[in-house]
Amino acid sequence: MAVHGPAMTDVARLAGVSHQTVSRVLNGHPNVREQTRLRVRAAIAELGYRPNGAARALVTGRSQVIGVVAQNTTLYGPASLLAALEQTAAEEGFAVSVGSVRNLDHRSISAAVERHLSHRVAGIVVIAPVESAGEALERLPQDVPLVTVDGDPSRPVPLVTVDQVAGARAATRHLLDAGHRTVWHVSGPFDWFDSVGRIDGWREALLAAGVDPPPLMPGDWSAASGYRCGQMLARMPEVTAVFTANDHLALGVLRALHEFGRRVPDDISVVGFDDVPEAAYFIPPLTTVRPDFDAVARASLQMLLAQIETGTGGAMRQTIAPALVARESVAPPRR
Amino acid sequence: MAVHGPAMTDVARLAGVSHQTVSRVLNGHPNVREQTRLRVRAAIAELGYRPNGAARALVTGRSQVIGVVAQNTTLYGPASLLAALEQTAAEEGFAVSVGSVRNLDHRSISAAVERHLSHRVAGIVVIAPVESAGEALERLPQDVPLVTVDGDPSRPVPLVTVDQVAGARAATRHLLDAGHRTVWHVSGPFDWFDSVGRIDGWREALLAAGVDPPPLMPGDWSAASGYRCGQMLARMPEVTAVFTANDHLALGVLRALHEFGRRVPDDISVVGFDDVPEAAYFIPPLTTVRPDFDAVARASLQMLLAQIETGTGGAMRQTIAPALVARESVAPPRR
DNA sequence: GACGTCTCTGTTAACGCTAACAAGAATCGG
DNA sequence: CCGATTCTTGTTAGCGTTAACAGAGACGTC
Repeated sequence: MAVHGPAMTDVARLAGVSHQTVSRVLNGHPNVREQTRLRVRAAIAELGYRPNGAARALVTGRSQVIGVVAQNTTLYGPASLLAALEQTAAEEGFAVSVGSVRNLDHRSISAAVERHLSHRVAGIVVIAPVESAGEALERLPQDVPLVTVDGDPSRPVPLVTVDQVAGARAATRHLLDAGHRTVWHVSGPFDWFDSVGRIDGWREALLAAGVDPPPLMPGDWSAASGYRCGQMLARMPEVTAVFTANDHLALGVLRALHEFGRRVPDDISVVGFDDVPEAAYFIPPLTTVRPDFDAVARASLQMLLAQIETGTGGAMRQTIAPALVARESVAPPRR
Repeated sequence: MAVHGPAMTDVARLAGVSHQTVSRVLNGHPNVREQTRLRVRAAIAELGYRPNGAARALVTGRSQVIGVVAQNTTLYGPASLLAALEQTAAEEGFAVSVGSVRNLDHRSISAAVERHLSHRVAGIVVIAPVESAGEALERLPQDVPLVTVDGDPSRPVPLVTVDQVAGARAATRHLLDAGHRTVWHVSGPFDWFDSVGRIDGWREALLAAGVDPPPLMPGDWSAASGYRCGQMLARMPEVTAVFTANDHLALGVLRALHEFGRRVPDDISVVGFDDVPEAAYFIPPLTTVRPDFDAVARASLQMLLAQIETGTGGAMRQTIAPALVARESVAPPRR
């Protein structure tokens, strides 16, 4: 096993040139005679030669690999992001190496980044939606291209983020516009920036409408916690509109309301966040906010490549606006 | 930017030894005096030295990276598998490089594998649940450690797979045991082995009970297709029990049944497959079959590492049994 | 026709590490 | 206390690639 494939010299010998000429053909160097180029290409094809990335990385000091640090790649958001990132990176000729971590604390993040650095990745994308991750990033070596996704807006690190505030504002406005007097909110965990942003947007929209925000119901992204909050909401007759921080929470809320005989949207309207593919098939189909994960992935990769090429650090920042997707879970209050 | 970190020689100089001794310390070679080992470790720590994976890969011919080829890492199954794989690999000191592909055809798979090979990955895990992927794998270079997950059982390739047949049989049996005369099935796409296995298991269980299988309703994993099938099922008064090939299909079916006023489980019982985290919060909570993704990941990695270490190819094979999770979507027929 | 200036190709030297060998110091049996 | 083993360390030679330089023709210009 492990019969090593042909190396550049083998190709060179077959094509009757020096290995350096082969290298030039491979890297698209201009000054190679067309005829030579073809001979080399033929030799490459004949031998099934594949350049050795390790050797290249060694001499150039950079591999064609981008490291991604993420927490829970099972959740819909992170998973979509990762997939989109991988697609985009592949188009640019980069491979993606995942370093998922159990916790987004300083130690875990640093360890994951270390692992990536020791493989000499060209750059790192950190999907770091929580507070504690921020600190970890500040202590990192300054000389590696790095982009944060959904990270801490208050830190001077290149950042691409979904506009949580705008999305939450749109969701809340949508409910207010339908005629609801106020909107309740089932939030995500407080140490997630996504949660905080969505809470802010919800609060802003209410205040802008002259409404005093009702108490927050804290959840943890899971349908289970949505269900628990839903049980409380169902028992409060004055509740007519709920905005949940994601679709899974909404699912839990829907189920609780259903159990208590409160109909959606007749008695209570519900809006989620994320637009998971199943949201259209909840009972009833869920009105929700759809972040554009592809756009986020594209933006972060672009930002990262810019850093890799220019060598500039810079604290760039880009925000992707999400879109409201109206379905049947919202209706005017029955008065 | 890209200020190259210290190399092994720098550590050696600081510790007053040769670079080879540093290498020995790093690789846990036994014959190093304790005192020397400590001096070297101190120097490593002081300089913040990080071994260069590219150099190591170049000289050993193998990197500490495992390549994973998968299709749609947004789906719950593949995403969970990927995450579990990454966790397990990290524990063994391996990084995971993802090469997701849009289609699982010969060209795409080969291209993804090529990319991994050119990075000299230590081994490759292919999550190749469809027919067309099988061919691609047979034409691959023989000298690379490779494991297939949920691949073609009829090909002589190392394979780890969830026991789809057993899972489907259990689901169907569960419905029959509850007293249903027969069980309908909403399947996944026919070119997925997962689908085929689940269809087989369903059919087997019915035949074993002396029941003639009713016509199959073909779906495509999505809630949307489940919804379409559900609309048909809802109109057929004789239908009292449905087994769907995954939970998303079940969600679509539930919604359709709900719209047609057919209650679950009073009028119709439903069983899904996958046990997505939200399944417990469907309306009603979904009885389903839970494959153990962690076990699959562990088994495949173990198999891969065995190949890497021994250099043996061999057509090993391992099957992971799924477990039925009973919830409220199943009840006896009202007769 | 001599002299710069391109264009194309080859030669040599790293990159940072491990493997193979060599050699000095320490230990041990008799 | 000597030769044989064992432990510990150092030296040297690559791994396969790119970068830097050098050289050989071809071409144009004065």
